[in-house]
Amino acid sequence: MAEPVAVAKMDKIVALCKRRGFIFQSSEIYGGLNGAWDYGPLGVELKRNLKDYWWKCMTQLRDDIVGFDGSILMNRAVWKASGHEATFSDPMVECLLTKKRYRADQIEPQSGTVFPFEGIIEAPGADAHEEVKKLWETEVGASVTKFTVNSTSLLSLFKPLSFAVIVPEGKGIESATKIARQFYDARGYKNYKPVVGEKYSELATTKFNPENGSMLGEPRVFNLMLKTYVGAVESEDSITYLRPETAQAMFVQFKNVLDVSQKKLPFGIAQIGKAFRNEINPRNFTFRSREFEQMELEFFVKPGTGPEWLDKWLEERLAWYEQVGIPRAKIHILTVPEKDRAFYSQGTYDLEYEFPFGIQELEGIAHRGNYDLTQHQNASGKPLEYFDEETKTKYLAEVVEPSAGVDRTVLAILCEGYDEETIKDEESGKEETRVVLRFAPRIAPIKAAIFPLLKNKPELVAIAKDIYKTLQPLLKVAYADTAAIGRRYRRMDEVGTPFGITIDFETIEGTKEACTSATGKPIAVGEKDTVTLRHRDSMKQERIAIADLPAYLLTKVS
RNA sequence: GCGGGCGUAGUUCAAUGGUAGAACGGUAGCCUUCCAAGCUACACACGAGGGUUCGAUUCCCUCCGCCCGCUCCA
Repeated sequence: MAEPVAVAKMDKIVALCKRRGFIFQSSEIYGGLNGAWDYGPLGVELKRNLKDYWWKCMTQLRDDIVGFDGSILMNRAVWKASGHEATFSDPMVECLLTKKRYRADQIEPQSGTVFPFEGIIEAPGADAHEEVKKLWETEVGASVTKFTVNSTSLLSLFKPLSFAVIVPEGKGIESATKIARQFYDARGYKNYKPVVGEKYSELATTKFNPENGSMLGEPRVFNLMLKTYVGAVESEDSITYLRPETAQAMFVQFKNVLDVSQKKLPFGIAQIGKAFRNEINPRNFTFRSREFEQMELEFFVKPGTGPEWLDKWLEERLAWYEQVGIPRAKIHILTVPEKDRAFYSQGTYDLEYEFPFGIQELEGIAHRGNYDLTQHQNASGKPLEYFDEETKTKYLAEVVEPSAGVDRTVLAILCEGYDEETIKDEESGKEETRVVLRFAPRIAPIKAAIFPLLKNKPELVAIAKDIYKTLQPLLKVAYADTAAIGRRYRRMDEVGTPFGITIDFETIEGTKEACTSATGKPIAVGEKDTVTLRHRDSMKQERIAIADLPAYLLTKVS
């Protein structure tokens, strides 16, 4: 899956993100925090542009969706009703032989005979730890407080290690010994033996792995929601959770939103916000984080129309990704099979992107039926039904939910945009690498950079600053006058700025050759007040009248 | 959570039981008429804590973080 080349690419992207201020590790000066990331000056612009565009597409360009911003903290009852409290904390058990982990509630009960074993590594004395410690200090000349071997306390190796195997009724100790041998061999135990006379029968036990009969470890609870306390006093009564998804507030407030927005079904509620999950294993840069941001739409439809809306939203969302620079060809549409779907789902599409570290989910589009409204109506005792004026009937709406990960999409955009080009200098023949982020202009953090060709020519600087000030209220622009012009172009390539605007001598002295401007208008010889417009992707340059810049740029970045 | 690998400027890499160098990058100045030019100066690192030692970036332990493979994933 993760080829060395892909790993190298990912490392470069991570380094670029830090170097140019897109993404930093959270709490970095304290050694970081697993699964949390900060967005720097450019990252926050990129992320904000992405969210703003989603928000605009949902709530401004459509008549059938309204916006919403729910709180992160909600009454604990919400999480009981939604099913999160019950299903978002899984007791897991580990097979002691294979180290594989299983959900404790999914272990198949089995019956048979249990053979306990005991193993020891020959103990050198009553207090082995002290002896080894003394030996170590004499031989190595360093003092130690505690020994570990692969995170196992050395001392524990001198304690008898218990193990047990279950075998079906009728099978003997031979098959149990086979498993036990594997167990003890893996741990370097030379001496182990069955506990004499201690075999016993078990009926429908879940303490052993059905696949191999090996004893399972103690169940451990994995809390996938982050627990917190509301109020200054920590008590059982004040427990709630940081929301693991933004969706629930929209379901819970369905009635209020409906009452105030004069909407009829089908209509949607859109929200962008943070969510929190205690991911067991955060990994792949920002991809799997414990704190992350979602863009969620709950689109409520008439009963029975969920499937067709599911397909409509699939198309809508694919088109949207194209508009932010992720081509359709790079998105894999996974029709989630029923056995893999969440229990409430009546149909789910996963939109997956080809990240360097593998094909991974960006967005899930789920037909949740009326599960959520049903749960909250029952739990709260408040009616959440919709009154259909046409048919004069009351019913619970079904919902189709396109739920996108903001951070994941930002990461996909960074991966998709990252490019390295080998450039050959025509004069010297030297080859060099150009790093460029080919962002779609509408989400680029900086839309255009304004450069005076030379900074020690006041007449160029004055015009450049003037253009900068003119454009600044209209769109995010940068001004740079340090270093040679080529270097300034490359710096801007590296952060994905689509346009460079250079004020040169032709700006004040008049154009030397007649040409066609970027807007298509002709530019005559001697025409003043034009500038060089340099394009990020092609590095091509053309001229454009200063007066045409605002309109031209706004068209290109909208 | 398990197994393996790793941790020295922003990046890539050195050196060392006596508190660290370079290149590129960055900042400032000079210079420069369109793609990382040149000159000068400056700033910036041993992930954290503990132990051994006269002295630790170096040896030992622990923790944290990153990468890879499992596992997990509403």
